[in-house]
Amino acid sequence: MNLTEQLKIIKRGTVEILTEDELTKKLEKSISTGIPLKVKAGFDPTAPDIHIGHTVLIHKMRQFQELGHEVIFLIGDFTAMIGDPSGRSEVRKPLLRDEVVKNSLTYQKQIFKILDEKKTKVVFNSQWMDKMSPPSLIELAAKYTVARMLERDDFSKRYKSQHPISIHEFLYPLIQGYDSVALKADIELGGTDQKFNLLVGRELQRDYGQGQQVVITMPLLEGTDGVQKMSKSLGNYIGITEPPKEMFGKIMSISDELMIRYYELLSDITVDELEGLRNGIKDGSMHPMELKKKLAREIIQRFHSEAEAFDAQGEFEKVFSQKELPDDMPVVELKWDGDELWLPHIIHTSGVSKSSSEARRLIKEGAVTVNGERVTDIEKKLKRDEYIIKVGKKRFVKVVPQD
RNA sequence: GGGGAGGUUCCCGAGUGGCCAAAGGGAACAGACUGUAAAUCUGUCGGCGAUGCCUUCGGAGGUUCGAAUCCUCCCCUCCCCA
Repeated sequence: MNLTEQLKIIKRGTVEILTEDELTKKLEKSISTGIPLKVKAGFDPTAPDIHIGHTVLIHKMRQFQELGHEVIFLIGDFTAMIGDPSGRSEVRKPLLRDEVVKNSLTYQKQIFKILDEKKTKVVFNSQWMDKMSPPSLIELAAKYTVARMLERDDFSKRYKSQHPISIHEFLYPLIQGYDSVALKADIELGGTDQKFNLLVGRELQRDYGQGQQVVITMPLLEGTDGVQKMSKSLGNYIGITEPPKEMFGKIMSISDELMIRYYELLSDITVDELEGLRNGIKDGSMHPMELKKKLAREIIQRFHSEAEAFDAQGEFEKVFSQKELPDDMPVVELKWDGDELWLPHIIHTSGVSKSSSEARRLIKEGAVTVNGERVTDIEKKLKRDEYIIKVGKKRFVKVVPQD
């Protein structure tokens, strides 16, 4: 593919390319020599599941792959034991080695829902870091100063706000940068929060006498709350291995504004089509709800199947639009000690609320329905029988007497 | 080594002897409304069969009728000086 076309695809959705001139030169050289560029992206196997926020980057990798370049999926199993402090306000707990190994296996399995397994090179940075001798590590550490480290936004913020920074955290950018040296990367992809680390890679490559990598940053996807970046630890994520119905629900609960953003970063629609959506919503010719459903289908189809996507939509419409009962409801067997059981107790023990205190509150709030009838009396007792209990809009349970 | 500041409920962050299960914001949950589990508004947001009782404000003791608030020791973090 020619230069202009490649550039157009590569630039789509990026926040920053450092520098575009260098990228152009590297592409020109690649085209003329037929040697693909080495495109590196690193991932921390800190969570066993990838969420759709990570896929922003993985999609970009696939685009490179489709352009014929060599994509290197780097699993930072060594650095994971440090715990990347990027974008966090405190020291992260280091992971144990066997956790890291287990997580990375899950990782590898999941990324190939987007990337072509045959064309993807998977590497672990422990491959070279385990072998690095203490003198070499000191040599590496000598290449950067504390003042320069403190240029990193989160470090300087933590420093100024009197939050702790441990010495070993400084090793993270250095090792990540050294990975680029070890791999002789031409391009490194990362989230905007990674910018500093990516730039360290450039400088280290220079120090070690190599060509410098081009740095491409992608935006961080906001989580379902629409405020903070998507992360498992914040609980605002949509995991790519989640059941279709759950994914559908989560996607439907995002704000209209966030939906556009998701379209921009996660959808395969073109830039022109995206613009069409924006205008459509503005002039009212397109319905936000319908667009959100379409987005949900596209994402679910990617990680599951088209049939399951439609299935999930059907279930959603049934439960929330038509307010009917879902197909599958958890069934809980309850022991009736006497003739009657106290409703808050039933709600709690059947797992629909965290405590009986919460169950009482929910009843008071009018959130509880027994066999379709709203109950607002917290003293309500139920006789030994089968019941369908609904709490709020999305919590259902069928209770059955235990023999 | 010396001096100073601080560790609060999921998160941020008030509170410096009783009115504190602890302000405010965020997240979350619920109700109303709707175009959807959007937006908006309102309410809830430690536990317990419960107008009371129990556990919680870094940890362990102590003072007091009464402590998140005062004292002692310990753990952890930050700043300044050396």
